[in-house]
Formats: sequence, C-alpha cells, structure tokens
Amino acid sequence: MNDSNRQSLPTSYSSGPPPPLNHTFGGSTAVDTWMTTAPSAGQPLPSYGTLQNHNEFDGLRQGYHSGIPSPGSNGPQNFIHHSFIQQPYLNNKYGSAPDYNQSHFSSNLYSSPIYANNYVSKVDISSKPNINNSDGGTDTHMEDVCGNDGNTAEGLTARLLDKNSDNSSAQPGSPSSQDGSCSNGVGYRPWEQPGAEGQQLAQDQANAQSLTHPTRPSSAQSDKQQQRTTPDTARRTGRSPSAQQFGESQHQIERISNQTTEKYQTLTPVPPIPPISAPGYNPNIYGQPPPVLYPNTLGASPYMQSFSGGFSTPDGKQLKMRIAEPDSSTPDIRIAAIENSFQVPSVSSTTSRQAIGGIPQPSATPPHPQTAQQVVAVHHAPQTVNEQWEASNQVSVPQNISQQTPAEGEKVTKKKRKRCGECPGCLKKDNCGECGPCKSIRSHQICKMRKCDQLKTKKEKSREVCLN
DNA sequence: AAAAACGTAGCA
DNA sequence: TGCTACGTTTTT
Ligand SMILES: [Zn+2]
Ligand SMILES: [Zn+2]
Repeated sequence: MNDSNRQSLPTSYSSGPPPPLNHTFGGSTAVDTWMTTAPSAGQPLPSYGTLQNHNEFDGLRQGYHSGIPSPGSNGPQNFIHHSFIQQPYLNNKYGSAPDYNQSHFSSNLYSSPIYANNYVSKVDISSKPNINNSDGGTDTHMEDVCGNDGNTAEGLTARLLDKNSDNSSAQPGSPSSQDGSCSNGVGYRPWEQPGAEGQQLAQDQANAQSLTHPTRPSSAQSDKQQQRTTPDTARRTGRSPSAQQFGESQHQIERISNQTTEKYQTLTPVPPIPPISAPGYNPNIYGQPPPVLYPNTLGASPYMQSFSGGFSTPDGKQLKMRIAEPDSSTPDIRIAAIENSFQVPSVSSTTSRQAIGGIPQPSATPPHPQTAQQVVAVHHAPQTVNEQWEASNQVSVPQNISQQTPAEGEKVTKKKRKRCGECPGCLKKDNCGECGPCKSIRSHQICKMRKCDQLKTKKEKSREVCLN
C-alpha cells in the first residue's frame, strides 16, 4: 500500500519534495500519507509536514470523509481547520455536491456551498447560521460538515484542503486521524504551533536565502514525462520513500540550515515578503497569515509556489484552490475568508443534480437513472439522463468521426457520460478517502466508491446493454 | 489488470 | 473562468 501512496504523489513531487512521508506511524492508511507525514510534534519538521502537505496537496486528497466530529466540540480552533478538512470531502454529496448543485455558491463565494455551510456551521456557528442555506445552499452540507460521515466534499479543492487539515490533525497528538481529523483537527497550523514560530523565523531567513538560491535540487524541472517515466527513481533520488523519508526528516532537520529551510520556506505560509499577489490564495486555510507566494522560493517546487494561490502542477498548470484573499488578520475576516476559500462546487459534469438531496433546481436536469443494473423505480422522464445526454451527444458528435481514423479526427472526443444518480456509487455521499482518486488529486477521478456503476463499464458495452 | 496521470468535456 | 469528473493513455 505504501507504494501506492507514494505513487499517489505526484510524480512531480518526486523530484521535488519528498514524497509524503509515509512512514507512517501506524500504517498509514490511506489518509495517512499526509497524516503520517505530520510527524508528531516531536518530529522534526512540523513545517516539513506542512510543506509536504502543501505539496501533497496536489497529490493527495484527503479528507473527505470527514470525519469530522462534532461541531460543537470544536473550539475556535476548529473553525479554520475544520473547514478545511471537511470541505474537501464534504462534498461528497452529490445532492449538494458540487456536481449536482452548485448554483449560488459558486458565484457568490468561492466557497462552495458545501464548504461554506460547513464552515459556517462550524466555525461560526454563532455568527452565521448558514449563509448558504438561506440562499438555498444545500442543507445537506450542513450536516456533513463534520459530524457525519456524510460529509465529504468532493471537490478536489475540498480534498486538498482537507488534507491540510488532516495533516494538522495528524499531528502528534492524534495520529489517528483520518476521520478523526475533525476532532483534533484543527488544522494544521504549523506556524501556530510552538515549533512553528521558530520555523517561521527560519523561514524568513530561509526565504532570504531562497531568493538568493534559485535552485533546488532538481525538483522542479520534472515534466510530465519525467514524472511518469521516473516515478520511483526520481523520487528516490529526490528523496526516499517512506523509510528514508523518515530518516530524512530528521536529517533534514539537521540540515535545515540550507535546503531544509528552503523547503520550509516554501511551505510555510508566512511570508516575510509581500507576496506576489496570489489571486486566489487564501490565507485562511491555514489560518495563518498569508502564505504568500514567494517569488521564488528556492527550489520550491512549482507546486509549492502555487500553493498559495493555486497549486501549480508540475506541468505548470495550476490547480487553484481558491482561496480568497485574505486578510489574514482578524478572525472574523478569516472566517469569511475561509468560507470563500473553499469554493467549490462546481458542477460536475455528470451530475444529476436532482437529487439526492439535493437541491432540486429547476433548471437542473432530471435524474433518472435508470440503469440497467439497478433499475430504480421511478422514472419520470422517458429517457434516462444518460440516454438523453447521449442522444444529444451523439448528435453533436458524428459517429463517423469517432469510428473513423483518428488521424485528424483525433478530436473525436467522446462525450462524457453522466452519472446515473441512482446506483450505489452515485448515492454515496462520502468519499472513501482511501481510494486512489481520493488520495490523488491528479487522478481527476471521483472516489471509487462513488463511481457510478454505469460509468464503470465501457461505453460500448454499456450502450449495448442499454440497447438490448 | 489495476492504478495513476492526463486531457478536457460539461456546467455554472 | 473554474470546478468536477469522464475517458483515455501511460505506468505499475
Ligand atoms: Zn475514495
Ligand atoms: Zn450511478
């Protein structure tokens, strides 16, 4: 499993930051990667953890599930963290889930409805009841927030966020956190933590250096090719996997002066320098001050940098987490920011919004599932969503093309099938958090557990079945 | 064969 | 414009 985790890391990482420290204390369950990562406080690098976390961000997703425990329990601390944590997974629900719903939120806040709710509910319980709700935000989210299982947010962003949060949770105190993340949760705030301060200082210094030092070990360079081609090797070279990592961590600490610092710097949120404005970055997430982007950051892997605003992928792409801007200072503000930060919910392609609990939006397409397999009873429409959808697709896409040689037609792109909305997978609201897609952002895939059964089959087959 | 990574369709 | 997640390709 470990391997898998490793892999999950973006290859890019390989060169750059070490893979997540899987070493894991216990075994890192899926979640763990990061969790584990965060070594206990004792660990040398809290920050390190952080860094990775950030890095991981790209690579890993966590959270979902959420486990976040009770809202009430949370202290103030929670607010931030939870939000993170939860968010990601919160989405799971399609109903409200990004896929299905979306609506207002997106436009309003970055925060996804879900997230927002969560946040709100948790964070601010007192102050804001549910912003979203009023709007129509999905209620469901609220539920999710921490407490339930349900919470998962789907969004990558969410996931990403979660991870962070999780990491935090991972800390010393509570390793177990996958689910529990919530509980302890509180987000991982390296900076806040005791060690953090020192780190920051270090960072500052480091930053300075980093600026000077342009390079990092060869991490950044990795292109897609490299990444893929050199998964382990690169990583190893860059850093060793779990075991090594563990050791490394210590070593790193020792090293710290140079590289380590660099790393931290990148990771750490606190920026000495005024950052480049990251468009979206939100400080809130960490609850920290602003992560500003450092212009350079030494070797900061692309990811790292982007981190503040978005995550840049190795390729250079950016994943953006949207974080709102932040002010960073006041709590209230933070909160708000937080909310914003998670945006989320975009609609998923598939979606059937209807559903699930969601919020029925008028405009939304009706769900009708009808999959051959399950057969749910209710069919409103004559066709299933998919069918309709397909129909439309087909129309748009000439079959010919698809069949024809691709040479030119490469575009052929097929259209995406939509989720049935009724199968077990579609009905699940939570992300398992353990599967590859949950862990890896790069997967661009929905949690396996949530994957629509129909979509699991190849189109051709599925069609045949349907036709038959 | 399964998983990971990638490109991008589809949607607000 | 950004997000989710499908479909494909590549890697393991
Ligand atoms: Zn999963
Ligand atoms: Zn389904």
